[in-house]
Amino acid sequence: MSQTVDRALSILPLLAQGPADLGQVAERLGVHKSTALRLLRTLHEHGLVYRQQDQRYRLGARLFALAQEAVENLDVREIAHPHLVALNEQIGHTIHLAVYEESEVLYIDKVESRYPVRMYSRIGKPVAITVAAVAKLLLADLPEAERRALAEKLDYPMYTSRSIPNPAAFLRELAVVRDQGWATDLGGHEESINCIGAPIRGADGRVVAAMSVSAPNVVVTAEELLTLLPLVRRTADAISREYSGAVSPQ
Amino acid sequence: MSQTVDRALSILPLLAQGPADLGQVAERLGVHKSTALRLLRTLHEHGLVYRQQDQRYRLGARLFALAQEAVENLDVREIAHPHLVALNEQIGHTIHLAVYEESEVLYIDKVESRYPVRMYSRIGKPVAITVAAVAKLLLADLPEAERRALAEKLDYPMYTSRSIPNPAAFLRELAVVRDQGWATDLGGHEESINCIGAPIRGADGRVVAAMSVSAPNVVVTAEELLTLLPLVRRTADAISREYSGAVSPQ
DNA sequence: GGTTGCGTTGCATTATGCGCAACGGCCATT
DNA sequence: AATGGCCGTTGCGCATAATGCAACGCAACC
Repeated sequence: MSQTVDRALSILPLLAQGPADLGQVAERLGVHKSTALRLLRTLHEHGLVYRQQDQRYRLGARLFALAQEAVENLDVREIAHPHLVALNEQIGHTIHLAVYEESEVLYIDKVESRYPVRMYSRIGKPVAITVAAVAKLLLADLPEAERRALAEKLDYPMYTSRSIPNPAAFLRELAVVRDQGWATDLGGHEESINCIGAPIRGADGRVVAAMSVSAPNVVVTAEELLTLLPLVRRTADAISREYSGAVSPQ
Repeated sequence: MSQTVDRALSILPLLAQGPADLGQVAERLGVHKSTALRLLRTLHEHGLVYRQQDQRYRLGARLFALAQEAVENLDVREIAHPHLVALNEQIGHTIHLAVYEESEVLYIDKVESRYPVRMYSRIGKPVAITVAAVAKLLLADLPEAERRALAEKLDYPMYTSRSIPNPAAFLRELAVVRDQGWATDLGGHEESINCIGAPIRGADGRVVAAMSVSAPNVVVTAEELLTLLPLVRRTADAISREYSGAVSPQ
């Protein structure tokens, strides 16, 4: 809508691929060098872009600050965190919390066995949206039309032989997940890792986030992991209640 | 330099403090609502801003993607990582890697005891720049003028009784660090945690990054930790050599 | 020492972003 | 159910502010 801003913001993904000099930026934007210079300077003033010694530009530190503060302010995350830690102390496995946003699934919290650190290591990376338990839970709740459209446009990489191969199979899986109210990923992303997940719902019943428990085959079998399902669902429900309560008290 | 872009980018830190509606954004920017709307729409198209159900805006997921890709592309990090992991396997303690950028110190990698995860948990958060070993190493290498200016404008929070209290003490500490070529933080940030760190240098001898080893008192005393110093410095030097080599081969 | 390639600056043109005012939908209030 | 207020949205004319050009300065390289 705003040409100037649009051009400026287009520089960011461009630099995400690696540092570039003024000429390259101008060329890839399709504008004059002086224009690119002005945009880069503005981005620089805001710390989104950094100029290294060789004069080339790359993404700046403020970007991390923003991403950090953004994740800190997600209220689901804040409410869920103590529950996730508590669950982790009981069962010890890795626990993820994820949300859906504009065709992407995003991890926003993680609790590691006996070590309660918030780790954003996967944030931003393309999540295995076609196989991850949390992704299934989040997508299963989308409106019919949006779900179909998204399923069609996704890629279906075969991480393992058990990965979901195509839109039809994916939509079928989503239907199952939607009906049963929980989801699994049994070796669909990495052969030896299984996950079980449950949805977190807002006051209106819509799925606002999803949590999952992951464990390698060598520690617990898929069957053993499934015995934890009631516990996981109870935790998810507890978070849902608290989250709903916060939005419209009582 | 570019008014439109400047205004648009000013929205990001504003939203970092929490979601806001159109009116609030317009007011805090000092522009008409229609102007704010156009800027927000442009930010939205680029995924930097997300519109939640209650119509309020908050920071968007693409921000994480950018931050993630940015950190992936830091070549020091890439080169250092295997060295850090190797060192971790020897000594087991937590290892940090940090860089300096425009008055900020930024963790860009971390290796946790026996668990080699990249954790960006602290990224963006105000690092304890006046006490952290890595910060001392990075600031000690700044040009005299910049170092003094920075020291003056910093805050000196007293995390513990051993925290560095003021610019004069800080500059003295930096001089020591600069001369000896390594740094410590003995309970200056958290009473029970000690760190030792060493600088990583580019081909021109300038400090491009710093690494540190952290361990709680209860595991090893400060004296025992210091016995690891030669090992840490050797690792840092190995990274320096490889990094220099990559920039100007041989 | 000339030449090429890069970033930078000043300037005239006009496209482009601006604020205004009016519209429309939603919720709350009576 | 009707009404008033609030907030997001739209279209438009005006003037600002962003654009591209051309010339400059500075290195590095031949």
